[in-house]
Amino acid sequence: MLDIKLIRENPEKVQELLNRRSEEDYALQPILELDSKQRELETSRSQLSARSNEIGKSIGQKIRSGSDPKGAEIGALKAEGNEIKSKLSELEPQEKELKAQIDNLLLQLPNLPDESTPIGKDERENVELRRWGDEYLPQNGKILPHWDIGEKLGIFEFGRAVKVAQSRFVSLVGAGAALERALINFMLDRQIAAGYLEVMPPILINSNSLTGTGQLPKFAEESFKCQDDDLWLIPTAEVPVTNFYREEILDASLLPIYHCAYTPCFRREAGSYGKDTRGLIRLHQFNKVELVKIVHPDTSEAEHQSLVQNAEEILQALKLPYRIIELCTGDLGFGAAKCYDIEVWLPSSETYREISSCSNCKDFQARRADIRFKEAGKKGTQYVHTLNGSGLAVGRTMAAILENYQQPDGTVKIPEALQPYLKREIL
RNA sequence: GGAGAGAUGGCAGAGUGGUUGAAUGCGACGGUCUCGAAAACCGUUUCACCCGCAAGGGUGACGGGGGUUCGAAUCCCCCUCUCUCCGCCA
Repeated sequence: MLDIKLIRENPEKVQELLNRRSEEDYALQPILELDSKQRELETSRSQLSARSNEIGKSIGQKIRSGSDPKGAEIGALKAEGNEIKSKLSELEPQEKELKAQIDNLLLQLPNLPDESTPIGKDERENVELRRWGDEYLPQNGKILPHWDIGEKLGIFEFGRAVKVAQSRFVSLVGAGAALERALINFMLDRQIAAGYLEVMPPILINSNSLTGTGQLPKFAEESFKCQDDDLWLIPTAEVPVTNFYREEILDASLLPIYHCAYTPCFRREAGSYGKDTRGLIRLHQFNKVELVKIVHPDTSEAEHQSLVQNAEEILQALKLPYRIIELCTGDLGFGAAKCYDIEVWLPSSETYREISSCSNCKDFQARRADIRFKEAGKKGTQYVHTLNGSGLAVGRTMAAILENYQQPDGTVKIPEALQPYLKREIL
């Protein structure tokens, strides 16, 4: 959520930054108008309350000092009190309504892109920052897509998963399941060693949590909802883990907080019909190891860089070629101010595909979720900065291994670093 | 699912209609003392919003929402959550 004070005091700047995202009309004017009405009401309302408090106090004093509670003097005060009460009963609902409207509008606004985020319309204007692992690019000509090799090896089951669920679900079988498990453990161990505290959060979460990280109210159709409860399947562990600290005031000495979490993730993938219909790339359910950081605002830039590194290290350990993309303003996610994607090489389609997305949300989620910190000796509180990134998407990592480690005879080598986890060298 | 109990400041824990933003204790912070520390003593110690250049002033908040009243932490209603017992269950 954007700071209403910032919008109030600097509407042109806010407008300009929002416009960098897209040509959508972010109409700040209605917010400003509602805001000034609300403040007007608040001023008159609080003046009335002040008088009402005075009356209450003075009635109390008079009664205690012997005035007749049924007498004329107290009667007059009561009458005035009643008059104020009736005025307040008109003002209060109006003010409440205004606040709700303002809140509604604010919740719809995306984060401001960071000044350093490259300006661009869509993913075509993302900026490639660097590549890693060219020396590991597979050399042999014909590489089967991972779904074909997986099917040959008998490690996936698509048809039966569709039968028991729906399209865009998969079951891993035998070595496939073991490989998935091995990858999860491998990733977690690495991130724990890098200083992240592991969490296994709830996978069903309430609406407040989704609002806190920005998936609601705008993107309700992207998550699965349980009809009879205010509970949703998590689209990413970012949501429960960041919301761990919702409505808390943390002691500054606790920062930075680093968490990693393995969870399944559930996405409706509405609007992606016909895209990536085969394989492990785009599923309604997939596994992910997520990294979440809650940090002091002064350090969030550096924390962002190291977050990306932590995700990269997994690919480096697995010797999978990748590149780092800096998203342009037009491709930036709703809550992000700045975002780096890591894209892994998929030789069967000769493309780099997103395997991690590392965002700095700055204070945007912190405002929505009300996550603050207090520095000893300093008056008041400040909002933390929140960051998150995949470390990594497990299914896509498996796809990358199946393709990049494919051998001419149709077998797949297991990356060395993973062998101790899977306890075999070849699939 | 059935029956009961409860939700107060960082924590513990008073408060059942009138200067109660809230006693008391602990903790934390500052000071005195000390070579230093402990102890003791003194003091401080919530957050948000609004008005104001400022000094300052005001409002709101005792799980959440409504109601009664001139006045609610205190009374009434609804909701949420927690705990205990029974049932069920991985």
